[in-house]
Amino acid sequence: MNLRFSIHLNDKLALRDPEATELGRKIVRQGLILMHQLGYEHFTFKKLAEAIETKEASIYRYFENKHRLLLYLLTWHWNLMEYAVLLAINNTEDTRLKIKKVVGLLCHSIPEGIEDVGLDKKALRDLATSESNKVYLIKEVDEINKVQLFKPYKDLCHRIAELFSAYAPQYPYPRSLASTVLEASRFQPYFLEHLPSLTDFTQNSAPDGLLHFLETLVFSTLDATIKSEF
Amino acid sequence: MNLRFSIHLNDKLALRDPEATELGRKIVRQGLILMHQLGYEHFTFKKLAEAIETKEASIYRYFENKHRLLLYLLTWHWNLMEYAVLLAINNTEDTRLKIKKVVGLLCHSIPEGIEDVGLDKKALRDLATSESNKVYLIKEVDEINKVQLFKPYKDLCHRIAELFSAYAPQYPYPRSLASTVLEASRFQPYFLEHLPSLTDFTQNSAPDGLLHFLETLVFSTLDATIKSEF
DNA sequence: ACCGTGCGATAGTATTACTATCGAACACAA
DNA sequence: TTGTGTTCGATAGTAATACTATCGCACGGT
Repeated sequence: MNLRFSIHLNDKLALRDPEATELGRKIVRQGLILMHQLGYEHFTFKKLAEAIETKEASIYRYFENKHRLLLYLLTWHWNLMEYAVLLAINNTEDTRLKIKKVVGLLCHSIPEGIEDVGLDKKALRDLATSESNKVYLIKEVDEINKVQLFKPYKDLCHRIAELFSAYAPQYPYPRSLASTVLEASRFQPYFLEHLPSLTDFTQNSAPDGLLHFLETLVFSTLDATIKSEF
Repeated sequence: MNLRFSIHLNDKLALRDPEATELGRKIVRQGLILMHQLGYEHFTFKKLAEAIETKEASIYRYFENKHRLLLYLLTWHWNLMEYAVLLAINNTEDTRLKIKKVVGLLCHSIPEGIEDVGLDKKALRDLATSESNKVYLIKEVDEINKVQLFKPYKDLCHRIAELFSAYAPQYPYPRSLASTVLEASRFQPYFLEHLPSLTDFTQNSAPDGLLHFLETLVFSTLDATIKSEF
């Protein structure tokens, strides 16, 4: 990933580049807000069109359907996260500290000043929390994967897995641990808000509780591997 | 949970008891097969009606909508899992062994002869793998939770969390660990099949690889707590 | 003055997700 | 046997969703 990651979006994401026009930018920015407000299921292009005072058909010129818009928004989120991860670990020597910083990024909101893409970062994170599974838990997953549309998510996962491998080279499941931690960092806050008995946190203790939970999980697992020599 | 758990389904799940009539049983049994085949999004009551040679309106007499049918099916799955968990730990003394057995249950398919409910257990598990998030990752989550419809899932999670607490009383996040392991036991096989680079398994190594991954995760975390006295 | 692009405007279609009503068939009870 | 209730088939209809297609104007650049 390079510094201007914004220009390397997969061209299958959108029918035309939404960042190139005023309407395109409105679709993406307001689409994020509205999809988060209504939830993916209740979100429609018609409602978005009314919100930004345009027509449904105009939105379809940019995105094939709402699933692609969601994927577009999540791609931004994953790219931003990977960028934040790279920034955090580039000026750090100690691998253990790198991992700590990355887990911190997963638990807290994206630090300000990372790169202003004009998207509401909190909304982006919230959207990822509640809707991101819906981009791949569908029958079309293999087709979409074939044209590389999940690459940003995988890249993020691989970056984290690399750190785990660097810290504990003998550990045999770095990628599974990375994807598990990534998923847990979204699920646990969602559970806390809606199904709190599935967690041990309280509204006050989170996100520090979550941070501690994930750090303990990761380091216990990796350290055990180091000690036992597997 | 008692032995005849089948009779204690929440009455808000269905408009009338589908086990009481021939049509109701067909809706549930064929609904499971068809929803798994088509995926939740492409599944409709109209298609199910054609498959079982009845009318759409007749299905609506049993379930408000397809979301409730999914919830009904998953409730069976969770109840079955909890029952299997209870069976597995009741004739075991050692807490560590209990946990091992339960993790085994999460990774492998439900043992035969547990109780024939007439539902295809493999299909039920596959449905849970790919669709179960969709029952709670929606705007209506709080309403549904209010009428206790997620209780079976929570109960299962709590059973597992209790074991963790029994094994490592000082560990502060037994429920979060349980929900994380529960989710991971579904996500990892799904990733293996569709987005394999998010895992470290191969089609051959799974599900033993998954079992080892989760066991290591759980015991490393709990054992670390015991040693460090937190 | 010409040309392409973006977009508004309108229209139309198939499918989805329901809701309502009616009447035949049957089951059981008086 | 007659009444009563329940199930289910059959039909109809509605509002919303998820698109697709076409036309023509306004604009910015060449």
